Amino acid sequence: MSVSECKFWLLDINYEVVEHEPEVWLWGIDGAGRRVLLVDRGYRPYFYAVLEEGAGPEEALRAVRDFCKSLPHVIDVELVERKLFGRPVKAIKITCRDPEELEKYAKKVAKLPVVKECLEDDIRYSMSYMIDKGLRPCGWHVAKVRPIELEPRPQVDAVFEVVEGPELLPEEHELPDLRMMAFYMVAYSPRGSPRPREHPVVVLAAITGEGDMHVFVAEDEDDRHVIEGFCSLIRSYDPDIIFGFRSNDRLWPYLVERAKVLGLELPVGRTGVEPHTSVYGHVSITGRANVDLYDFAEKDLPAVKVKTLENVADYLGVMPLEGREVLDPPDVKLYWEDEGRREKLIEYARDNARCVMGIGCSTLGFAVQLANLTGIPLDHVLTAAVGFRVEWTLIRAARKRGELVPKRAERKRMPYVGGMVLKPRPGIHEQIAVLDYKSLYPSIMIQKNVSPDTYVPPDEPEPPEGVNVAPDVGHRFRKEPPGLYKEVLSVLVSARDEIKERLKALKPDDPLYRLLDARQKALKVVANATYGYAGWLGARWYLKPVAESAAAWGRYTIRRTIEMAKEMGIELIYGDTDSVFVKYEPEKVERFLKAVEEEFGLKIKPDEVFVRVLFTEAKKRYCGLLPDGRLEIVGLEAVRGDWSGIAKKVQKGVLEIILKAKSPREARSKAVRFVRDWIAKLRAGKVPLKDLVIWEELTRRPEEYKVRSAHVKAAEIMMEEGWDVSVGDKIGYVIVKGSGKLYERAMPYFMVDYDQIDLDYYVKKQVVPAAMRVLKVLGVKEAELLAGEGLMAFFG
DNA sequence: AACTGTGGCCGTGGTC
DNA sequence: GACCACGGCCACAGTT
Repeated sequence: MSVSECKFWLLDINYEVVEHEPEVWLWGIDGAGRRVLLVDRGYRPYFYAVLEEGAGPEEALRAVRDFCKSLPHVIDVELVERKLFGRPVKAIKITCRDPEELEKYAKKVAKLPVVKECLEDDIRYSMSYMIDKGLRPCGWHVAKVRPIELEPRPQVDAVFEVVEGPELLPEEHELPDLRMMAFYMVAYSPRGSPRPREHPVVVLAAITGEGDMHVFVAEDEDDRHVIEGFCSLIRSYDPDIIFGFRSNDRLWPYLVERAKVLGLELPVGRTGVEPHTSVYGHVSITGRANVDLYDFAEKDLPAVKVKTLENVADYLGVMPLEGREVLDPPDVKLYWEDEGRREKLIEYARDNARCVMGIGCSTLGFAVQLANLTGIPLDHVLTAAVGFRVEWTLIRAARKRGELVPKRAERKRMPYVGGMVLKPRPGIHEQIAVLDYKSLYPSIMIQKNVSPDTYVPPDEPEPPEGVNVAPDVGHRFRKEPPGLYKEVLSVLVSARDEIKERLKALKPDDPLYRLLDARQKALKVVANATYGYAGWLGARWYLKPVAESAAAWGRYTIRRTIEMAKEMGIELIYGDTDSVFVKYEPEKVERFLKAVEEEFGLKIKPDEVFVRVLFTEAKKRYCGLLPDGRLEIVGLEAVRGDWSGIAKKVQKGVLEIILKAKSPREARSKAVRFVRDWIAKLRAGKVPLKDLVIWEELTRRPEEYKVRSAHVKAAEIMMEEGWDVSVGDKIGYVIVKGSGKLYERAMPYFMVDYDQIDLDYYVKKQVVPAAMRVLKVLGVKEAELLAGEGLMAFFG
């Protein structure tokens, strides 16, 4: 047997169980760019039985051993020392052959009188494997291997069995040459949403990383060769990564179902299997990474309010919306049925496939780094909720320090007090510096050792090493040893600092810069979510006092910061959680920053200096003018998704006029004129329908709402017309003329003619309120905006 | 993932 | 019966 060394980049992982014997399949790309499959048959799953307090360990071990004789796949039972929430516990580690039996066995063992509970039977086998062996998705590894044959032969250049290792090569970060593919598809239905049982996939466009476009078009309604063609393209091009947009919840399920209806196979995986649903509602394609970019948009692009492919592409600079024709749901039918317009539909699909590839390319770096950091495989990592990204990072650290992984539990919601927000001083202020504490909550959790395993409950005596006591709430955390959260957060924070240092020496167009910047962002995302994780009911390491104390220390810090500013004669305008807005007097502020850092041992940095900033009486809403002329709009209607485009546009214009004007007097009349002009245009029907659409999310099924509202009504109308509407969708509606409640006049925007629209609503309930929010600060009265309106309404 | 905060609209109950 | 005040529902944004 020839044993050789294989260096590979880990793309995907799955496992197979053959006659109760598990094997891990590692799909990778080796140093020479060959696709390889490594089969590891040497790892066995296990779980722990934690002993009851009173139980004698040896006697418990005997009892468990005896019992395990009735479980055919148990291969080892041993007594071990572990920790649970920081306390030493005796546990019995039970190693099995078949990972599929693990949970069943654990349930039985948990019933023994000497056993308190069983843990870690709920950690997926392949995850457990990677963690124990120190492997990381999207990382380079090396293993001693020997070639083997598998039947049927998977679609790779070589198959090996692992003899020794694999071992992570932690310093290697560059990506291998990945083969990428992106696709977009259009299904046709004569009425409403297409259903795979009845309606064909009429256009499917797929593009490769090299830019080769392949388009499959149905012949009339026969889409067999569309699906066959796409499938054989995947098999011949053999992509490592397949990008899609809504591919997890829509495209793949549609294709799978459609193939079934047509009696076709869909062997797109590298083992020739069909796509199959996996954890987190994700679709797995064995041996490849199926990446749904909608998941990325949903979680990591809050700035995009309505997350359509076109909007995301526009936001990321992949393809500007301006000049593009974007199809509304009913347009597919119109375009497909009209021979003259079919070509346009095909072109649209091509453009959208390009969009998907473009978004994929700009996202991949981040996804790769996030996968590598959290240990969640590339095809899952964007799908996994923020809480799970944190949790897998914690699980890795926990296993290393012998800390058992707690089970998820049913818990009752217990709200607690969060950050402190100051009342702003309304008006326009000049030269305002924003001072921000650098990752305040993570820093506090590190500094005070706030962690579920360092918490000292009220009924326990103070430990000899001493405790940190949280202000307001009085929770205590032992000073030593470092808790799980502290350990993880310290690594994340210092890794990020280090990267930021390295970034300074690089140019933004350097590939290394982009790689490190992506990693830096991934580190930030996970570190910042750790506080929220601690207060999440679904967290394995949930502990309300942890979240509550971090928030309490945060409030204390900002409170003291404000006092110090006052003492130093610094004018304070506003503050929120970890930031203060102060009058910018360079020397004073400089001294202040030093004093604050010294006082708390926390870093505070001047974020930006606004030339001018406008506050209303409302908290969390303001607009600042930056030295380079850009506006930073926070919280106001102009940056909200649930206001019409016209209201947002007018408010933005007003802000621009007011903040950039030389004198407020000049600004006032100019802004009023600006608003009145737009109202006139609106009345005259010169504002396009797209700018009148209001988007709101359907957060539950329509019948579950306690009160009627416009977007729910619009959603119901869509459903009556045969359109699929699901929870989480953004519903775009407009208000039409008529009588009755507002919600009774809401219609899906693509089902109305322009002359049905109630323009008066848009003037009085959209444009005027949005403009007034800002203009009120200058003393403008509503009547000034509507003066002459009565006449306009009659004769306009 | 948590909490803080704004603001629109609905629906109820009181007053004129 | 019209109007208004107010509490509750709901969505969203912003901070971590």
